[in-house]
Amino acid sequence: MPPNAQSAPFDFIRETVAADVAAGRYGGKVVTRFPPEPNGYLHIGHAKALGIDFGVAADFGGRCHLRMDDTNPAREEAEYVEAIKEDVRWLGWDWGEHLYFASDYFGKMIEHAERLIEDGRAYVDDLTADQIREHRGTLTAPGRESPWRNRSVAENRELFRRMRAGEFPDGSRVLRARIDMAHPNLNMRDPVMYRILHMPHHRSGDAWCVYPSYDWAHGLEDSIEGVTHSLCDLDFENHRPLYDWFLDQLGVHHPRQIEFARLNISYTVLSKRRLMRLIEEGRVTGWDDPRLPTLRGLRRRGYTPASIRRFCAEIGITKTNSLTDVALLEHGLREELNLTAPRAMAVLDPVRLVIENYPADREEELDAVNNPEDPAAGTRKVPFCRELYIEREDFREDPPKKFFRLAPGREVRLRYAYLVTCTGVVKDPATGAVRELRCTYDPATRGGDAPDGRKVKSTLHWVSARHAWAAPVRLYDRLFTVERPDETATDFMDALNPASLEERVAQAEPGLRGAAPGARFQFERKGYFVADHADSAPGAPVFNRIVPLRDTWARIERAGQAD
RNA sequence: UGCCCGAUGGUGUAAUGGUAGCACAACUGACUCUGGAUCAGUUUGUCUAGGUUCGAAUCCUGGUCGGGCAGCCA
Repeated sequence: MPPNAQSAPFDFIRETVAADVAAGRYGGKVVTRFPPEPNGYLHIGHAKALGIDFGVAADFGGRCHLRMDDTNPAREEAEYVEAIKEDVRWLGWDWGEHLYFASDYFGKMIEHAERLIEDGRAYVDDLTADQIREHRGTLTAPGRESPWRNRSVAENRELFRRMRAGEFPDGSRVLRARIDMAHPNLNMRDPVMYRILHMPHHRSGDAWCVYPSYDWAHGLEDSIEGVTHSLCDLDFENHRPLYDWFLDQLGVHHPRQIEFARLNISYTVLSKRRLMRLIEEGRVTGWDDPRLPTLRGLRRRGYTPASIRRFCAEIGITKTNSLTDVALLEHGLREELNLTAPRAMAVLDPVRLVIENYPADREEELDAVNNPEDPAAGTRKVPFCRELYIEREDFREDPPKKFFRLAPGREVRLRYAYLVTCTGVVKDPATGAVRELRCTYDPATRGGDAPDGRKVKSTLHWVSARHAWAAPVRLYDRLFTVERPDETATDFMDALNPASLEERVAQAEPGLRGAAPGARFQFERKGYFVADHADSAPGAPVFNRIVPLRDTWARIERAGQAD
């Protein structure tokens, strides 16, 4: 059952599937598949497809297969197979027993191809790749038939046998379907079914030297597995007539192909080619760089599987090319983490604050709430002493109008601690930079409340200088500075955000030292962070900023309303 | 000058001949020991011209605009 069956309307795919089920087509069964080519890592665009493939199957009580579409040994590697399985599992999808490989069907595909040859619907062509292209015609002009198009069945049968036997070099001949060289859809102009490739395959080894092309293979893969609904992206819309033609010729089980628009997200790129370039040119550290929209990147960044699945459900399914605002992804993540992430205090850009009337040798522990959204999360103790760190940006010597934070003579609250009043600023005589802030505290305000009921306009986070530890943090920002890097006039690499990664050493509260890899926190007033699972060591976590908190002050300042 | 597909606020979508709704974003205000969260509210939309109809985002026709297609990639 759809989780939101009452409120949410069916998308056009579910409507079609529902109609097929109601009509008893395919015996009322629903079988889908997710068919990645194992030649790269999955990204959030695949997460959308995964959500559709597995989601539709689940909604109709059917099943979804995970199928490696490994028909091209030149591009694929076993390494990716495991990575893909891991990423799909991480997202929370379960293919059960149904893990398949297109390469396992090579034998059956050959048998089907031989039938087409016998029926006069396929022929061996001796033309070169260039000649085939030339014969194909253009978008507006019909193609020309190959001189080899009318070979006898016997000759085709024999030539194809010899192709498979390895008697011909790569590229010397292909097997083509015999359809219509004048067809208005170029995909129907005698498409290539098999090419010769003397190359070992990651699974079938040296068993084959001819490999099937996508159009020939894909429908058969679906058919063999009993898939009922073959869901794919818009790129394959023009291929559907061919998908249907092959299956009709063979008279085998014939799934229905339905296309939907692929995902695009602002401020990033999702094409395998472009992701590859970012990695190869060293602009990011690898497939799991936290700035990348790869599933591995998002995982390392700290995104939760639930937030990604939620996002994929929220964006809907249509045939319209669109660009989804990355803010929607971030919003879902914040919504989840606000409820679940324990709070902690860490100062990202520390400046020393000395409380002049607090005894130098005194220390105390104050109670801090772990998660105001979740009482069950309890409280913790945070140490306090005469010398603290606060954020440099939380002090202004000459505060603009709407700046509520610390300034000379102004009183603010230190979260869960005391009200303090700024009494002085110590500056570097040479540069004028603020070196240290001097304050006094009101002992009667322990815990943060004033007995006389007086209010302060601001509450700051802080850490005890004596107890804090130096925590490496990475502040990630969007990888590109423009919404559509793909459409950069010159090269998308020119739109890279030079500040997509800022590494800092924060001063963090002691408890954070024990953060387990993968543990997520809200650093109060700053954002959500995760202990990096690759670079953290026991007792020495490294934090990645997942997403900053909504920052109203920054917006006011940016709008120039501060003065 | 071929074939296929698409067009609803800034963005993503819903409405399946009957009040154009939701989410994000933006903006107001309230509240707040996170300028977070929460709460209340505001702004912004059916590409166009005809037609059918009591009634059209929806159906029909023409146009406009946008996307895709000429791998022995998938």
